Amino acid sequence: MHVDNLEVAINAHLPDILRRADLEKSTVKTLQKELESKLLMSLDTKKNYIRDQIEMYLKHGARHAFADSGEAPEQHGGAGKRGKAPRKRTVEKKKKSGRGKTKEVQDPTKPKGPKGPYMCFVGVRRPRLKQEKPTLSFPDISRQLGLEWRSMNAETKAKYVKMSEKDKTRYKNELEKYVPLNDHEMEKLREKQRERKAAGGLQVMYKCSPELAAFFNDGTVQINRKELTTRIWAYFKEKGLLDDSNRRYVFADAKLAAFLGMQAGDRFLAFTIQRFLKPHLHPL
DNA sequence: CGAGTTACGCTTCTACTTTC
DNA sequence: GAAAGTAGAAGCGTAACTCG
Repeated sequence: MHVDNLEVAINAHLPDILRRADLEKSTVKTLQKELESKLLMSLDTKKNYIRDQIEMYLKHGARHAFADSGEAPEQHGGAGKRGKAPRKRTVEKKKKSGRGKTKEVQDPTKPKGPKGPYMCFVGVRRPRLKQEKPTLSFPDISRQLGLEWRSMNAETKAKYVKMSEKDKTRYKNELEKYVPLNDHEMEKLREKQRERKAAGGLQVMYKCSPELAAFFNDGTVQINRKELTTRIWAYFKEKGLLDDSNRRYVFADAKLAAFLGMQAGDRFLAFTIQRFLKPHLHPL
């Protein structure tokens, strides 16, 4: 892979900048700015490269990121999609916004922030572009919009600057009227969020197939997954179907075999019971 | 105590762009 | 970091129980 002089220059300065930088506060952009002041030139065309280098540095330390061989790291240069450093977030990974952690409830009545000129442009242009070229993916359209924006003359841009000014006023007005929700109301929102979570997949009620209803033989015609699992395991134990040599396995008795589509005496991994039960649960 | 298994609805994140 | 747009991927939550 070819490395141009610019990249060599970046490699020469970036390690030092990174060592001194406060990574809690720095962003790729602030680091790029610092580089630019060192090299006395714009590095806009190299921002992806810089981002990749910073990411390598954070991951593996300076040695890997700035290999002196003059060879660019493999990740850079081309279609590689994985492992990109975040564009605008602080360079140091955020600690608490991990995946799966439920996001803190936001006040839904809080005014949306003011849109800049570019966002106004995107708002107008994106739906049209999508209609013109329905096959373009979301990122494709974003790229195209960036391209159009950069090549737009000041006259056309002025329209969106005006829109942005208007939105600023909108924001100001809304902010003046805005009354933040009190603690009680916020707590109500949090409670709602918890409820939604608790009502997740396993709580959903299903209609039992006739075979499953016959298996229960107690008038049960609706059940959720949680209850079903409990009852099936109770049945395994009640009838002594668990394999004593490995109690993760179960032997089907005639009754089970009949509606699970196996032979009496078949041995199966108890955990996989869900797979056999699936055909017997019908959405309400 | 964690891994291993199953289902699937819900939530969160990612992809990308620029501006303020 | 939030603002717009959205499809699709990934992760969580849960029950059950055993084994290393």
